[in-house]
Amino acid sequence: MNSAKKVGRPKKFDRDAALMSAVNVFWLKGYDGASMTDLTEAMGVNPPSLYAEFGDKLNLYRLAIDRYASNDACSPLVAFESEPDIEKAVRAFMNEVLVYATRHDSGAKGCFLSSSVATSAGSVEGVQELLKKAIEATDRRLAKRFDAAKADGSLAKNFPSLERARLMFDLRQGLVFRARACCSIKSMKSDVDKRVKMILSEPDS
Amino acid sequence: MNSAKKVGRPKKFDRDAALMSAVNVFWLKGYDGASMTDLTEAMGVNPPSLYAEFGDKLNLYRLAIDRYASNDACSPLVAFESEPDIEKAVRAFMNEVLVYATRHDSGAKGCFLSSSVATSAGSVEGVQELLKKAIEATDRRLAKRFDAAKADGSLAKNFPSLERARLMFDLRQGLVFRARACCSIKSMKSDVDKRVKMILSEPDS
DNA sequence: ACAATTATTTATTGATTACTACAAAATAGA
DNA sequence: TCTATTTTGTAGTAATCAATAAATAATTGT
Repeated sequence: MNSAKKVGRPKKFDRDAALMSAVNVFWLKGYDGASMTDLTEAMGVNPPSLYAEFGDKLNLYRLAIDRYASNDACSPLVAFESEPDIEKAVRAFMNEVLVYATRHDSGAKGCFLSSSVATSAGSVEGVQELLKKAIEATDRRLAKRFDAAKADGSLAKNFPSLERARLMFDLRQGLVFRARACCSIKSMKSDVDKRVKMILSEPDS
Repeated sequence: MNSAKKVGRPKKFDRDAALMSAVNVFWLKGYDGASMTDLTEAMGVNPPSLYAEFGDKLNLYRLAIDRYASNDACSPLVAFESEPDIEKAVRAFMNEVLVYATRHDSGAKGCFLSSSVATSAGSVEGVQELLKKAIEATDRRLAKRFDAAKADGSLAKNFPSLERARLMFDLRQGLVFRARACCSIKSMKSDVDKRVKMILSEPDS
């Protein structure tokens, strides 16, 4: 049983909430920029408890990435999946990306995966594989929504779901990047309409 | 005079070459990940000389960004500008992005600006402005090539140069991101054809 | 040749880093 | 109440960090 009371002094912190706090710290400061002091303070866990529960810093980072990636509440994705009309769904996705990229609660901008994780992919061991899996999972998740639209007749039978899913994802990266540099949200918004049409355009021949 | 001989012991290092070495170190390790020891060793400059010439670490980082951004030899851009046929030019750009993103000499992948610099934009002072300027400069540079194609009749008069320039740039970001995660170059290449056509497609009405 | 100037080299600074020993505190079962 | 077990809080560890002090070496101008 999971809820069975265990012998010994009970833990003071909630594992999942602490991990989410770690995500925020890494998000805001990056892997190298986040010190164990930053982490212990934000998580409300003293160093010895942290090491006992999550291992060393690198392991905590990997667990934080997993925690973030397995969280299917990423707002642009949710917006895309929950809107029945496919055109409105794509538009909702793009708009939500802008909001997500420019106004994030923790102060961090963009996407955890595409900013700090992408940067550390080359230097921090094991991160690259986690990142690749997260990208592929997102591609598939986007494609699935297109497939559903094909099934109900909203999209042509020969609509290339996966290709357009990748397109959508890549466009998203560009917006996130621009948001990081504080490009005006207005200039980005002006492109949304045309990009939605591109994503949904009929495949040639 | 710039070449006038100065009094005192001559410098052992070439300022520009040393800065370029600094770029490579920051590129590979990020701002926080790069230690002064890493930098002094790669640059071939002892700490006191480095501080005298470039100031502290943060100032060196800003100078490195400037050095990188003002280098107009970025291969995808050059490929795009030097190919006379506009369709081939766009294709050359995309292909070069893939090469640039997946095989970089220093071991770093992607683009210095879009990886390490973008990550530090939120936390390292003054970086955000430099990044924004670099993005806008690139947008304009891409748009200029489209304008030239409009002038010689290769593109329609109402072709939205700046909008498509931003599109091209954003698609680039997606590819760079995927390359960081070591997505297969093959899967990325398969999309290039269709994306070239999208970038050059006639604007509707 | 000699002073003035500038850069180099070596060695080191205090601060911060990731990480841990140790003992007190809090639980469960007897 | 007593023992066994687990976590907590305090106070550290050695190593590394960014940045510097002081002495030496190499150049120019006179």
